[in-house]
Amino acid sequence: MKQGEQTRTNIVKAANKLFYHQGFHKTAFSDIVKEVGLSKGNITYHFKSKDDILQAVFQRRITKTMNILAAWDEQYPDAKDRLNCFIESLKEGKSDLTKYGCPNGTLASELGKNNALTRELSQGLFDLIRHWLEQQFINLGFSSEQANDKALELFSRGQGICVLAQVYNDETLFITEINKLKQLVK
Amino acid sequence: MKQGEQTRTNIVKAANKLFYHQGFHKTAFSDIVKEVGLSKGNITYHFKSKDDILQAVFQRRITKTMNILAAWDEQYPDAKDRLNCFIESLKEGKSDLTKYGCPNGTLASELGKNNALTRELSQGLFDLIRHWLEQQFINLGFSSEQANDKALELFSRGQGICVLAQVYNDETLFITEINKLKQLVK
DNA sequence: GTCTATAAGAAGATAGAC
DNA sequence: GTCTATCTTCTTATAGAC
Repeated sequence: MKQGEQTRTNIVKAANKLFYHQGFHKTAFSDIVKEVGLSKGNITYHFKSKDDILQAVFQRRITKTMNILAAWDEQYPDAKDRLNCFIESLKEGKSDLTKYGCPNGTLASELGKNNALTRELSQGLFDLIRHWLEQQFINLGFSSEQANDKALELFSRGQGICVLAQVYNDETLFITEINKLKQLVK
Repeated sequence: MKQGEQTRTNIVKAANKLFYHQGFHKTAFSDIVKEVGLSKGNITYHFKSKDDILQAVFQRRITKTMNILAAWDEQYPDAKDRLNCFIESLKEGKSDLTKYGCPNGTLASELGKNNALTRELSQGLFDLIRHWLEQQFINLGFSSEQANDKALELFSRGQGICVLAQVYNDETLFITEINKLKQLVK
């Protein structure tokens, strides 16, 4: 990776972390500067505005998500295994999901309130997971409509659990509720 | 109501609306000034800081929630009717819940990330509903443990549906998923 | 209680040297 | 590509008149 490219990546990684841990509006440009350890001018060279950084953060999350889902597709031939893998991955992330909520869900909640553009960015990210889940249920023999329904339920319940677990800062609650989701895969 | 008391209430109402529609950090003091239609100095007379207003907003939401739950308790002798009333109230709020998400859930997501104080404020608010739901399931004959479990599931699924419906700005999705919650009450 | 005016700092964005 | 320095606007908080 070229130097400029590496710097760009470092900025996006730092911003991604801060947007997750603090939220978008609470994160100042100067916070990103501090986190990434470069000058403000340098960051401005790579991204002309905070909104530009946000766009790049979304793009990064989309790419990362696509890679994870593709890896699962490759690793597990069986749709049931894939869905269980999805659920297990939530359990593995319990610490951060309980501390900060879901990275995508909390960002969507904050930004989607009155901004059509950022809402669409969130939709793109959510669609990746939503339609991947749907596809797995189709593979399990469900109709398109049923699969859509199941995917929505699994997805939304995961989101709700993250909200509750974050409010109560309670990993036990998180695990208990996530375990219930396995029944949807049976 | 005395004049000062009325002004205080108006400020809290305006802030409550803005925190819901825009989020806390995106809402500036000047936004509240504009919304309430009074001078900045007047608002500062009643609340010395934005955090003070936030505290009052939480207090208002707690009081309002307690009043609603108490009214349902009085209106419906049967626990099943109360729970269905809870679910119906979500459906009636579909427009705002889809546009802006759950008022309490989105505020908790935004503020609970790294602030123990505001997390506790959210917990107090969530506890009201959580324990009210729990009590209804106890009234239906469930054990304390089962009732807690059912209440958590109903509550968290409601939260998750709000997140998804907001992201997709989709009232149909919202209603479809909320209707599923009725099965938990049967 | 309500107002105007202003201070002090932080925010995001820009200019130009190296 | 990276830096320092600056600018403008916004944000919060305060002071003091009425």
